[in-house]
Amino acid sequence: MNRGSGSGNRGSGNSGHRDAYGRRGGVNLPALRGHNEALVLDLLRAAGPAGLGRTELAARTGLTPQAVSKITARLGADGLVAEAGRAASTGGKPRTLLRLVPDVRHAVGVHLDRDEILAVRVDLAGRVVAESGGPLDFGAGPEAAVEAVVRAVARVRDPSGPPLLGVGVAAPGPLDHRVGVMGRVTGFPSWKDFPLRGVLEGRLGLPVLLDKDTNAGAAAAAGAWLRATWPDADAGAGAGGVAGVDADAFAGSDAEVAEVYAGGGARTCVYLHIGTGLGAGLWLGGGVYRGARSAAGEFGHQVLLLDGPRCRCGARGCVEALCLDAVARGDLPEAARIVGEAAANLVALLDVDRVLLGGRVVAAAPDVFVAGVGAVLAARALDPARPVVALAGAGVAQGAAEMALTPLFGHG
Amino acid sequence: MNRGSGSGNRGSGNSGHRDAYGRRGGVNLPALRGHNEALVLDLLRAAGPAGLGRTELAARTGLTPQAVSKITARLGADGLVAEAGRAASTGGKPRTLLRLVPDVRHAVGVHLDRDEILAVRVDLAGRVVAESGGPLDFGAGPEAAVEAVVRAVARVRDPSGPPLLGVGVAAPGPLDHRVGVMGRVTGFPSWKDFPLRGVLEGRLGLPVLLDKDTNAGAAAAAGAWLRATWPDADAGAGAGGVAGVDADAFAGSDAEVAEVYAGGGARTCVYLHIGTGLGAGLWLGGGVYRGARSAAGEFGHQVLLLDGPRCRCGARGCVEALCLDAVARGDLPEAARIVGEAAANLVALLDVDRVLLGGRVVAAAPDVFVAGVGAVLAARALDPARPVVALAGAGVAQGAAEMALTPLFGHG
DNA sequence: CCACTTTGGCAACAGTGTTGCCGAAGTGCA
DNA sequence: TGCACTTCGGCAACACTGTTGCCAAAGTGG
Repeated sequence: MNRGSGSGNRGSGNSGHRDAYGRRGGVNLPALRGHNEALVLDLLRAAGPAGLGRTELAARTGLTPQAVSKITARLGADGLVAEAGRAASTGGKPRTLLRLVPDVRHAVGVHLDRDEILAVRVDLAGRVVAESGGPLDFGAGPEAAVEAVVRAVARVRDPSGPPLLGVGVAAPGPLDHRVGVMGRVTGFPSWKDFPLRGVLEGRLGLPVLLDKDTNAGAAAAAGAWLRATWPDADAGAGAGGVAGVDADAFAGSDAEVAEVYAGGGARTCVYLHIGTGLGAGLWLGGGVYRGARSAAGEFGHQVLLLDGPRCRCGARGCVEALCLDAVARGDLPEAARIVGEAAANLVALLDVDRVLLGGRVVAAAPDVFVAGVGAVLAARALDPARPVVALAGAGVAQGAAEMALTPLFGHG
Repeated sequence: MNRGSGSGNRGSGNSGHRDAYGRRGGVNLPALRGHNEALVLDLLRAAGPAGLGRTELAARTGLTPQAVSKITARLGADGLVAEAGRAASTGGKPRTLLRLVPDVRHAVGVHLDRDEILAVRVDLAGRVVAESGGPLDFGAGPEAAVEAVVRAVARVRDPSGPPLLGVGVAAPGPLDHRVGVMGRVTGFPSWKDFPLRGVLEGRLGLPVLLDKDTNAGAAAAAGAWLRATWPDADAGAGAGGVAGVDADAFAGSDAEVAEVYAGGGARTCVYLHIGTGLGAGLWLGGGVYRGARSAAGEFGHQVLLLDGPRCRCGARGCVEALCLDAVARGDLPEAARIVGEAAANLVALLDVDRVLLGGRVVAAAPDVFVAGVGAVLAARALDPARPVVALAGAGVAQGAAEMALTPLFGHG
């Protein structure tokens, strides 16, 4: 069972899941095994340090108890799973609790923004173990950025630490997630067609995943409940602490979560980015939804005011035009209300659980946006308790790391 | 291999797919086998009567040629697959083409509308083989409707025909697809909590699937390419012909379809229903997207005119209010333009390939709506060639039947 | 006519989850 | 304290999956 070298059996080969384009692949025995292992790991991760009994795992996965025993034995041999005491008896032999061991593998997430770069290293629970940021001139072109990424990854990397599963890189779109090639980023023509993923894989010697920053934000949003179930990593993460997604914001609904929750990807989340433009990342049905051409999430040019002022995209009354205009006027509450109405549209259309806000404009006045968007959502939602709005801080890099964990936990 | 009795091995048990709530189940050997068989059947269905070689099936599924041989041998023994001649040689032994035999299983779809009922029987290619419609008073309550469904199914059923896989029932929402129970249908309080699926299963002795009419419409939209690859069923389908989804509308883009297409569920489709209200059915990533609480597709109350006229839902400027107001004024082009703008929002957000229009209001002036919506989409789309707008005729019942074929072809 | 390519089946195989069985470890009642 | 009962969980045999290695069949092209 030599699987300690970082890139093990898991995740290689087709997994039987749908890919982002709706196509599905055939499944063979190794893929089946990987799928079921990922399922068990995902449930254990969601259960937190308290762990879960084999019987419960069997009930939740639909596998037989014997199969779960075999699977957990394999995972135990790999060091990924350990015993965590015994649960109270329910009339017979008490079940042995199993828990995920978060420290045996790590992953790195990099947020490549227009003027800064942030890299984080996370453990299997998604907790930030190390981080390092710095300025970046995105316009200086791909080669300089590659160097910056390599340096940033080197700073958070720990040669004596656990093996790294991979590196997730979140960059401004558009880009092609399948092949890892950048698209025509507005204002940065030198990036067009740059094969960022391939180049980085060559430089880093690790599997690299490239996706839009908004999608990484959505992944971070989806992982927020997860991080609420694990206590903070005690390892220091640099000065000032980590301004990640606020886990406490979700801690209140634990009971409800436990009822519905069946792994890290069970909920529907949306990440809304407000910066130089508006974008959305969609986490639907347990994974990032990218659409057939990686073009999903076009949020900024949703028309919200029929025949309104003309937007730079040519249409009239786009959210982006309305919102940024309000921002320019200094009327942040109005900007928040506008985004809120558009968000409420999206929530109604897709039956969304959680909305996360991020981006420069939001960061400048977080309370105004959280309150403003939340008010509109509460007014228009059928169930006033849903959806919860919260703030995404350094979440994008965390989400990128989360995506790098995909081979182990299966969704994405 | 006794599997001729209609409800065979396939489809029972968990399949390893994500369910509508993003949860995934464990996979065992029978499920794996069912998955791969469904995959092969789906590809063969998409290939049409021309068929596909084993080598090509292997390449597309990612399975080994030997596995494909075993699988197709099983399917052949069941009568689901037959040989269809030989392809031209590519330098060696010419490949034997295999094709789906559409007539060995049928399925029934029922559209339960507010004042009429339509039942269709389809073959495995989704072609309507028989249909029967009639008036219905939805307000007369569930019991009367059950009788109407039973009668309608009896009329399209053929005791001497191939076994029926199941019955799909499309009804006005809201309803809970998982348990098959009706919700609070506006204006029809007697339907609340009626377990329509269970009652019908008892009466019909067949597996029954209950879903919203809009979702069935989306399934019909997704199946439109499919039907374009199969010639019309020669069996007569009653007087006047069948006003199904217009397959020809999609026939033009066959080359593109062949390139991207990998089975019946590979595309992203949206069905927009304009009747007493506005609703949407979403076909995303190879299956109907229902959201965590079966509430996805709330299209009518997308706000399109910020601070516009108040809607009956309490919000201001909803598409539904604007559109139905324009209809009431007799200004159908304006109604179409309004729907078009909302549809364009949706297309941009979800990277949609095809939009289908249906419902009473559309049926009254189909050309106006297809042209009006199409114009807005063309103006706002990045690629003017996409998406295609077309009309859904009797498509909802066809879509319901399509959903009943799910156990065999895997997606949904 | 022959070398080569491609197709596709047969047999042996590795590895999955399942079944049947049994011991271990608790609870709860007499 | 003792005993029946419940529940947990591992061992061994099993059924069945797709895979590998091998080879015959059926074409092409010089």
